[in-house]
Amino acid sequence: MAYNFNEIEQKWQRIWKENKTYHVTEDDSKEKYYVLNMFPYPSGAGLHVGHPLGYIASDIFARFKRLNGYNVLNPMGYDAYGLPAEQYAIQTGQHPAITTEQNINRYREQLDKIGFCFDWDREIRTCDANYYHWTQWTFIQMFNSYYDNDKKCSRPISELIEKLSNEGSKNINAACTKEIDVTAEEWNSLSEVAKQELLMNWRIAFLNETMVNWCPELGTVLANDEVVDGVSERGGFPVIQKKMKQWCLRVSAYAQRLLDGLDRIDWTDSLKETQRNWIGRSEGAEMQFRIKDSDIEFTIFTTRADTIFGVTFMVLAPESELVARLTTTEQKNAVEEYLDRTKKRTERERMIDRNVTGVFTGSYAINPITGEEIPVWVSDYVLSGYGTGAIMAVPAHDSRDYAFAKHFGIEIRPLIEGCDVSEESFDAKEGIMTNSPVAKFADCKLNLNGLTVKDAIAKTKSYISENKLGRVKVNFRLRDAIFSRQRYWGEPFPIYYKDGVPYPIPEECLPLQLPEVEKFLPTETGEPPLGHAKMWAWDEQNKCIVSKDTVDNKSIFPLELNTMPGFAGSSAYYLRYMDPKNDKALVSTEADNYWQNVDLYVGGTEHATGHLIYSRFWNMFLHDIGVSVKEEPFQKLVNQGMIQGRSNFVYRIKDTNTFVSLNLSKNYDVTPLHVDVNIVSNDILDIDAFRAWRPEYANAEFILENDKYICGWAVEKMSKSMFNVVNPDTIVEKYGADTLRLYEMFLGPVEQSKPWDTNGIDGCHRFLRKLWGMFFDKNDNYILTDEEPTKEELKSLHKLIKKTTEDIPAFSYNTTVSAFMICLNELTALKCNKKSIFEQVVVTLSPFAPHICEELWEIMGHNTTICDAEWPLFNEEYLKEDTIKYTISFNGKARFNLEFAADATNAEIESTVLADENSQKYIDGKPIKKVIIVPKKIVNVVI
RNA sequence: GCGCGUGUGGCGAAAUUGGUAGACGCGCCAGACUUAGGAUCUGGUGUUUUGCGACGUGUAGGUUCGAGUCCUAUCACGCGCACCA
Repeated sequence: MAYNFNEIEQKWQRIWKENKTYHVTEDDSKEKYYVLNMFPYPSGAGLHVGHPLGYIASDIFARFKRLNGYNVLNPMGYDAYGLPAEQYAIQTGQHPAITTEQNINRYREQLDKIGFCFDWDREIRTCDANYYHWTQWTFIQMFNSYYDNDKKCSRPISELIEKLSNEGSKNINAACTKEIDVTAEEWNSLSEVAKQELLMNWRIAFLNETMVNWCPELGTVLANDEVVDGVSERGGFPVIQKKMKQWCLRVSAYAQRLLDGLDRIDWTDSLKETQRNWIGRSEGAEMQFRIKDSDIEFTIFTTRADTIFGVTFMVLAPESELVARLTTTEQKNAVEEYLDRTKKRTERERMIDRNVTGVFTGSYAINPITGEEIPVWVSDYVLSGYGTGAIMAVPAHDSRDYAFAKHFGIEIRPLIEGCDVSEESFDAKEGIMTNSPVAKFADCKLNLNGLTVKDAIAKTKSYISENKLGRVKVNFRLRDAIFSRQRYWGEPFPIYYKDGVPYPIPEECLPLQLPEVEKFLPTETGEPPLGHAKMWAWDEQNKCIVSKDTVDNKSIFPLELNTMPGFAGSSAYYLRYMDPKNDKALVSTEADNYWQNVDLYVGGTEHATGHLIYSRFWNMFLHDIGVSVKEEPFQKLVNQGMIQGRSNFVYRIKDTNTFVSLNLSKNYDVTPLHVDVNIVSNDILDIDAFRAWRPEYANAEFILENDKYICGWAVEKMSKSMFNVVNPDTIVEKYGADTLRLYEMFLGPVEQSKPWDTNGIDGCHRFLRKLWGMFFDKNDNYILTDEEPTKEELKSLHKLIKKTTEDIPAFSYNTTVSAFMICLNELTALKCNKKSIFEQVVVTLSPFAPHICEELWEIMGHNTTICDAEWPLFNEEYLKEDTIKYTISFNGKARFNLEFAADATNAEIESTVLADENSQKYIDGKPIKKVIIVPKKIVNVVI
């Protein structure tokens, strides 16, 4: 009987679907295990072979855990809101909901063919109103919360309001946009509008006028992680800086917790490091500098408080409001001209052009320690968004300050003994302090001379806090997330505006459904696309959506026109899978308590500073308000590598229609041309298919080697234009899903990026065919017997069980596949036909190749699915050797082998080796210094 | 510039705490069965040497009885952050 994979795979996929084999429910009698893949954005191009890599890896893990008795949640869904569908809608008028639906159906069809054990009853789509109900709900909770720095968690804004009205802001230690000082009397006398405006300063979800990354081509703002090298991540359009009023999420309040949490989760070091980088914690000090002949004081941030004696100038960011106040009349023109010039430069231009620019304000600051007068400059190398937007410049020990000082001829004063600053600054935080202070300030109270840099920093910090010159401060690079998008295809904000002040719509009125619009473009007045929606106003009294035309009625107000960004829907979807149909809560307490958090999360590393930060923040917030039981959403994370394309080339002799095979091509003047990889097999071109591929090749001539046309190849990104896209469907059709699954795992470590290369796929397919063949004789008769297996057969089996049991949890799938091949080779050599052996082989193989294993399981007479089998335990007894071969080496060289009984003692081995004739030859009368016996491996005689 | 990671046959890759480097697969070579084979099966396959052997994990050192693995330096490639004070 031939291995008819197409028939077998369709049969079992149908049975799994009909019987809901992979449907899970909460079950207290079993331990839970939650496996999750980053859900895909359903693009129009469909899946290519790279996409399923992570899904297969986690599917294997899910099946393995299930066989080990766990109740496994392995859901799948779609990140359905996104720019491509909307761009397509703008071009074609096709509603994004329709395109998205079509793409999802295509994805589903492709996914189904690979045989995943997803529980499709739990499918979610971020664009479903039942789903975004809870995205909107969470947003309202964020709007109604503030971050208490003392309790280190989010609290209801009502608590803050109570404090403000009772004691004012003096005892409030909360994350805020800027420090606000208000007494209880002042607060209580404020109007409702003024109070609401002030509260924005503390809310977790808040409106703020900020500099944003504006992408004119896309007509929307983008988050920092959506901008790469100054252009948009999607589309590659230029991005400029623009000031706009936007919804923001106070992610920065959670910076320390996001950092600390990394120590408690099982992610790769490199990914944690990337996040630490992005969060960018730096410990330092804030210091106040007074301006000479003025009562103006300003604050700078530095991590090098020890270099205070080397400050020879100060720099303000061009955007700093201090610039105007510090500019003297003489310098006014020069400064304004400079500000004009920098404003015109985009972020990208500033990044490319790093020429030193700057202008003197005319003011002098006073060094708080020495009293020295220091000129204050303006330069765009200082960023307004980090620290205080002002720095003390120490050219001797900071390369940027150094470049500035050299350019403008400012003094460079070295502070480290023996450092040479004639060519470049000495940035390292090491060495012994000198010139701190220089002789002319020798009578000042602080003296750092002779201290190490580390001690000097500590001493300066305590000096400035004791003398109230500043304070110790921790700064983060992590910024608040900008949460508004001027787009149609996203979650609407559940917000309406009364007197220009935003209010959330009542929770019982959620979801606020995305309205229909005539056009997906901005309106003539520059409003976002939702400005076109007619039914888009809120009736406060009747609690319902009404037409915009009725806004002048006293209880009817305009609704927010922005929509939420892509990461809104993907930030808590793992919670929703636990209880996807719940219409009373995001997730029920029971489901949340049972499933807790994701045990294993699999996805690409490209989300390191986007989704994986946002969802950790989002989950921490939900944890604070009692919705999510765990603080960290993803306990273990595995990054699957990217699968690159492997392009093939043909070589056309210039000005002809003749193509020459790879190894002969160097003899001709040729042009390499991409050729569709689907008409190339093992780098051999299918000539007929090539002639049929394009009309201009119909009459192509070929110069062959060994009667074959060999193509060249290169590793490139998988894309349509390189003709190297391999569709999983074509592989499934040709080899079957089981072969595809096995081969993707066999290709190399899951975490590693690698080119897709079908050259080895036959090996995996051959393995499955061989396994199938073991069950039948030449006449297709089933030949397995119930006889007792031999010792060798059991040994081979248990080696396999041991290897798979240990390697699957370690994600070492490529070696696991090898282990199956080794085991099968051994069983073939032993001519094994024992049912009890193959039963267990098939169970261990079933996570990798579920369809064939189900079929063989059935053929062996089982009437339950193999998913309900039990993972076999290995027995060390079978693995024990009677005798062990030792390699005898002399000074680590010249070896031969001796066999000993497995239970021989070291003393026995030693005496036997020393008495051995062969050994005598090597020892040759030389004195023996020692004999080293490595258990089960080696005896090394040191002479 | 700073941080992280990776370098092993013709190719994808294995290698427990330092313990016979190259498992397994591809490819290649030879043989068997075949009218035929891009089918199947068997054997071989790091380099060098007729052979014994010698040499081999980017390069150069070091520690060790013994190093792909540990240490130092260096080169190459990949990734992340990047006027973050």
